[in-house]
Amino acid sequence: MIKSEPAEALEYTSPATRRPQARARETGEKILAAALKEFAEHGFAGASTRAVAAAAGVQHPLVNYHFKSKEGLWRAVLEATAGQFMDQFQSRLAGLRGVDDVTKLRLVQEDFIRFSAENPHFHLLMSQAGQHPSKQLNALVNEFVRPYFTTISALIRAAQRAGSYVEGDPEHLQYLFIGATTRIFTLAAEVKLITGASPFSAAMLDRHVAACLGLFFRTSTAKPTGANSRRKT
Amino acid sequence: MIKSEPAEALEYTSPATRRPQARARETGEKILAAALKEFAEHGFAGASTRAVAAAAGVQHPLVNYHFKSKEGLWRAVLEATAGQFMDQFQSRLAGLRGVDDVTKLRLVQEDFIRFSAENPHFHLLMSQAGQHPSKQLNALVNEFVRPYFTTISALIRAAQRAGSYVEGDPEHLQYLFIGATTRIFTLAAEVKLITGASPFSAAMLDRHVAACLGLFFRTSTAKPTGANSRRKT
DNA sequence: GTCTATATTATGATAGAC
DNA sequence: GTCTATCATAATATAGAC
Repeated sequence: MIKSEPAEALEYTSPATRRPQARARETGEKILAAALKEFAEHGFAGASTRAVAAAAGVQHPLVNYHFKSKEGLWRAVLEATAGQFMDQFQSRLAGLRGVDDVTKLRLVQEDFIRFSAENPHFHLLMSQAGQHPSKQLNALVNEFVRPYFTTISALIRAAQRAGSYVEGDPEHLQYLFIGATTRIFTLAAEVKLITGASPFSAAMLDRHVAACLGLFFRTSTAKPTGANSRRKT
Repeated sequence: MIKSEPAEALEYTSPATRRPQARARETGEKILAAALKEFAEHGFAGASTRAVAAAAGVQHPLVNYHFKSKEGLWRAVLEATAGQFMDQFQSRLAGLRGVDDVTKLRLVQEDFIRFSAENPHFHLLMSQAGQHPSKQLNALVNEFVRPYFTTISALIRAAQRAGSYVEGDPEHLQYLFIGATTRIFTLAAEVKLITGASPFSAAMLDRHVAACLGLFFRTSTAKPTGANSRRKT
């Protein structure tokens, strides 16, 4: 994250104008990272731009200078978070080119769970955004959620034809999946009290992945429709 | 809700002191109902006591008079919401005395889903409370969550012995169940955009109940351990 | 781009009349 | 118990020097 010695120093094209730009980009990123944390922990209303600035180690007017307003900061955080998820999703998909759909779906769903565990902010932010209608929600849905859902729905349909996935409307099933997989992370404090263990521990996470995938993937009842009902294990 | 003509008028024991008490209780309830809505929609920090008072149709100092502080109001809302759920749960359980455990579990879980649909505030509040450690969370867990989880866990274990329920740790499975069943309600705005249909419509709700129960209940693979592997259908 | 200083508003909470 | 009036604080946002 810290890039204090940029290569521009060698180039010698007016470091007086070049270096500050890098510094500015850096403070923008520091603010964004701090905002991600603050928004996820305290919600949009509960987070103050002053607290964000303090956490980022900068003066508070800088957040409005870089992001126009608190709302602008919120939008930037949402875009960055959703974008980060979509980036890893797309590159993962690209890497799985040629793999059969059932396996692809299984791996992508597992990635989703592990991403959720590593980025607990992710679903807290998405939850806040998805509760009530808003302009930002429309943008978020059109830019990220709908493309993601479309891709996964196609995979689910393929897996259903192969008899390897629970029956039902794919989009509906995705909400069941998302809910089932993320609840222990968004209720982390309660989970800790009830079960005594952190939902983020490695052991718990492996069990969680197995349990979630086990709920939705069925070991091929070999439906009469599909041609290749390949089964794992 | 509106009880403007109480029977005390006949009794004639100083209506000057009796009637005001009823009115006070009524405003307390109006404030509580408004607070439930405001807290669920905007979160603890996002809801203002002034907005609560305005929604309740009373002056703002009255909320602090009746609930001591904003925190006190929050606690009262949590207690009322969790208490309402537990009341219907306990009375339902009492009504099912003598019914076999698998059926009992199935009915109680269905009730949970329908309660969640009818009280969308419920999980939004619980989500907020369960995110971070706090004194209120401890109280909530000890008073409501733990008793509920203990009862359900026992039923799940019985259903598992009968081969009618997915394998796994009962408490862990409950979080999967809660997440799977409630996500479409807490993400109502996003669901509406993605699927085009409200998750609260009667048709959607019935499909949802069937899908959720179908995920967790298995049609008795007749495990060798248990004695009576009774199967439904 | 970054700082100090400040305008403006909203909020939680209370005092005091009725 | 309910109202009006007000205090104290914290927050968003901006102006202006450097």
